[in-house]
Amino acid sequence: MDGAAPNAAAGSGATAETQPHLILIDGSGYIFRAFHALPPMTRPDGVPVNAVFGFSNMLGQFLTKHVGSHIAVVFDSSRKTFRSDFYPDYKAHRPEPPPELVPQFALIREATAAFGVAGVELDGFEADDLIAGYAKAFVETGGQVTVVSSDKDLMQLVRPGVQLLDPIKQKPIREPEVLEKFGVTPDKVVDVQALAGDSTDNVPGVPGIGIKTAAQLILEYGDLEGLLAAADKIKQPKRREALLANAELARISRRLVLLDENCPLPSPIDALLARAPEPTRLSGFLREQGFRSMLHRMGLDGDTAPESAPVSRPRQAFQLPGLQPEAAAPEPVSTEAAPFGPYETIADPAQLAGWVAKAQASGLLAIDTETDGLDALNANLVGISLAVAPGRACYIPLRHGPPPGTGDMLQEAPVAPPQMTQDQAVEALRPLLADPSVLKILHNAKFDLEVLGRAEHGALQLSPVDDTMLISYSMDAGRHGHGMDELSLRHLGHRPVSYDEVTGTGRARIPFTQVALDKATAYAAEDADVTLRLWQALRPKLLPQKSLALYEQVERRMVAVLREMELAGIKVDGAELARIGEDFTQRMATLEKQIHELAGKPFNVGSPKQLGEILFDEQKLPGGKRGKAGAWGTDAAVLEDLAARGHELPRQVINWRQLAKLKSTYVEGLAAQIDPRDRRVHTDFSMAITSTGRLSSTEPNLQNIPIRSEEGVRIRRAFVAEPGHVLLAADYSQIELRLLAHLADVPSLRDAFEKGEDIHSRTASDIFGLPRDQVDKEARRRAKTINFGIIYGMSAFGLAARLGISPGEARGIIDAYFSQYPGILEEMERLKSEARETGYVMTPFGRRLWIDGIQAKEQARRGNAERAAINAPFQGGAAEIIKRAMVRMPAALKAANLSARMLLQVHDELLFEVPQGEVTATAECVRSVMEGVAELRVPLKAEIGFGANWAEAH
DNA sequence: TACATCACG
DNA sequence: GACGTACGTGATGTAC
Repeated sequence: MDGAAPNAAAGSGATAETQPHLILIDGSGYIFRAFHALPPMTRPDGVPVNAVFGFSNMLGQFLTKHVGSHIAVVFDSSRKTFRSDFYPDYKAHRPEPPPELVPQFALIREATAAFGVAGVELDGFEADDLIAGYAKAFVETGGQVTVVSSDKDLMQLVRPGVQLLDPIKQKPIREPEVLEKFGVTPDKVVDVQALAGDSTDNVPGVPGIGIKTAAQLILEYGDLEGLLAAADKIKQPKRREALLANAELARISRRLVLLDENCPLPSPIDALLARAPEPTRLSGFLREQGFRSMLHRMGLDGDTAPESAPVSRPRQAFQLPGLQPEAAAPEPVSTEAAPFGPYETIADPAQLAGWVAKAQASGLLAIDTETDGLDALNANLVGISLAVAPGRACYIPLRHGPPPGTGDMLQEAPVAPPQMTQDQAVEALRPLLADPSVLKILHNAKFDLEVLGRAEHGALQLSPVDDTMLISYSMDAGRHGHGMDELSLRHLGHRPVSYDEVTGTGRARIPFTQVALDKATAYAAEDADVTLRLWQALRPKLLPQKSLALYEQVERRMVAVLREMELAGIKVDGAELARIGEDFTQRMATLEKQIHELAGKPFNVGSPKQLGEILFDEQKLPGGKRGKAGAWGTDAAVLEDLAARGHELPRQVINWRQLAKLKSTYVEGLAAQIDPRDRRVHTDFSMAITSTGRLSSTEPNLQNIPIRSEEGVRIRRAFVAEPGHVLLAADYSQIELRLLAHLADVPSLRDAFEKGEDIHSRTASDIFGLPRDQVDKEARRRAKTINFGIIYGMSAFGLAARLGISPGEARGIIDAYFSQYPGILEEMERLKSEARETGYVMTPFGRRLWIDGIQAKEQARRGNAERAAINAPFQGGAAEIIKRAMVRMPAALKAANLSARMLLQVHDELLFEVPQGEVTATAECVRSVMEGVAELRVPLKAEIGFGANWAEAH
């Protein structure tokens, strides 16, 4: 805080009074610093404000120290700039701003205005261009300019009358500083940058040339064109070749870095005149944000009404110089929350425009869609609800018809309620939904994105998006469900109107299109309201719960990936299914006849109850056990046991059941799911169902398509590639056992994986004390059973049952296993006690998996929970690994210029549809993504196959 | 709607 | 000494 006031520094004796002085603040730089320097802070209503706070503080501090005749904060406009027109990659790999920052952009513009400072931005131009434009114009009128920024791209502007001010070091940057940084005078900076490039902005430059070399060349040849003209005379062969080969790239680079000082100026210079902030406006703004300490510091808190301070969650102590975060305050004391309703019904575009403006201003928008079905690829859009703040929500009906029973039976035709057309709503919403400065919040975003993205619904695209279901799942998997109603009750203490309440149930149920608008609004708008409030309640918990990275990097990114997969679907040969079905039908009929003869009477083979009575009551076969309901158990293990004793009836029932299962579920069930438009089946992946972090798949479930039996393989063959394509399957090999070797750090298992040896043979050798080359099939089979059993928390009893040996023998094997691999025993115990003490276990990548029942008094229930606790990190860790591969896959394929589509995920397998000519390259790309996705103590391995159908691809 | 069964990893 | 006995899913048919 020395006296490096720009007016004194720039004006060489001149004062602010005598010479015009324009201060241009680089808004993005301020925002970025403020956001990253401060811990998360939220207003009492949950809106994040740490960047707003930091920005306001920095701007306020600046104004107290520096005086200029003119001042403006210059912002980047959200849209693309003219640079991407001639070089699409420019700044293309910039990550989206973090979701907590998104709603703050609008508030920061408000803050600027509240401080009485002009805010300047222009579509199609970067802040740097506007800064260049204003600087040039101002200098031409004889004024001085100070640009508050440390961005090196702005150094090209330094000249007599124009200087930069480093906002962190409070140090002016003039010609000597530029010379030090670039090795050339400011007027040559762009030529140096053209050669050196800039990886963060994707400015290519000339490969192999950095700033030092570039400066040397420019000093020698004057400028870029001079250098390129003389390039063939350069002595160093590498440098010469690089320059000759990349001359055009260098010219493009120069255009990219050269600021457009002739850009249009959105406000006249007079509009940038410095003026004192209007106290009521400033205090109003600060009070709205809850910035009490700042109000106080500025002496603006004289007669303020009591209000609550923002909730601050300082995580690590960090302060900007002269900038104090607000004191930590307790959770907002339940100031009476906004009521849930009444909500507004929107019938015309003018009304909607008001809501769009509100969302634009707040930067936050919760959205929910109402449809006439749960199948996102087929359901029709019935209405859209929006929420912009707690309690402020509306419903836009689009396809509501007359409610039932309206209209006169005799004459009057039933009348649909007033509503705007879908086109009107879609066009009003489209810019808002795409606006990168407005965060869209949804619950189960994948569904709404699929519905709104369909062409017949206007092909709406939403970005950026947060998903409250996934936020909840990231922290609380296994703890409870993640449906909106359940979360509302749990976190907001509010039971929303249920769907059944508005549509009725059973025979009396009416389609949502016929629900009267007042009821529909009460239901639909409330869902958007609840979604917004859930976001406010849950989103701030991600960081302290250490689940933020998982949510941001995995779950949030999975939405788009799964959406593409569901949309793609997989082709199923319906004619082949029909042939299989006929064959099964015939064979079942034959079997049924035999079974009835063996039973001595006809009965329903599909009825376990009737079968049990025949087997155990009538025929008195041994080994019958009754289940919960008192019925005889007749599952495959029981029947298999009887069959092994030579009984024919159970054998044939086993065969019949296999065919019945395949026929009903996979032949008929699947055929019914083929979409006639593309002859493909489109599953719905559920992202927040499992207790371990796995996906699940429904309608149809494409994660349990048969493969293990010969008959099953026939069904899998009906999953085919389009003509000219193949299916490519990539499986993680032994992923859970690799995680076991990693987590328990087992030297022998690590060694086996490292060397690519058969892991079960290694285990057999270790626990049975056999030399590696003397492990026979039976020993390997036993070792395999125990290896998998371990991951499932199996007991000696269970192992005995599986291996058909006595519990004593099984105990001996388990003892040998744990004495060979003591790290595994330790890890099992550690997981049980972690679950007991905390209620959860962690996956290797930081997902918290809650274990239900771990504290139960009933031994059986607790035993179940302990086994779940042992299994969860392995199953969950594997799920994490494949999800990470999936979120990386689309970009990797694109970068390799491959057009393969990812179709399915089956827990440790990814299935792709690949153009025939790209198979080898795709296999390599997929392998490298899958194997490179995590660094464990053992290597990851992906096994890849391909073929005309899914069976062949294995 | 509950249960049993069985398809997958 | 008894208890129960390998984790995680979803779809189907029967019986109530």
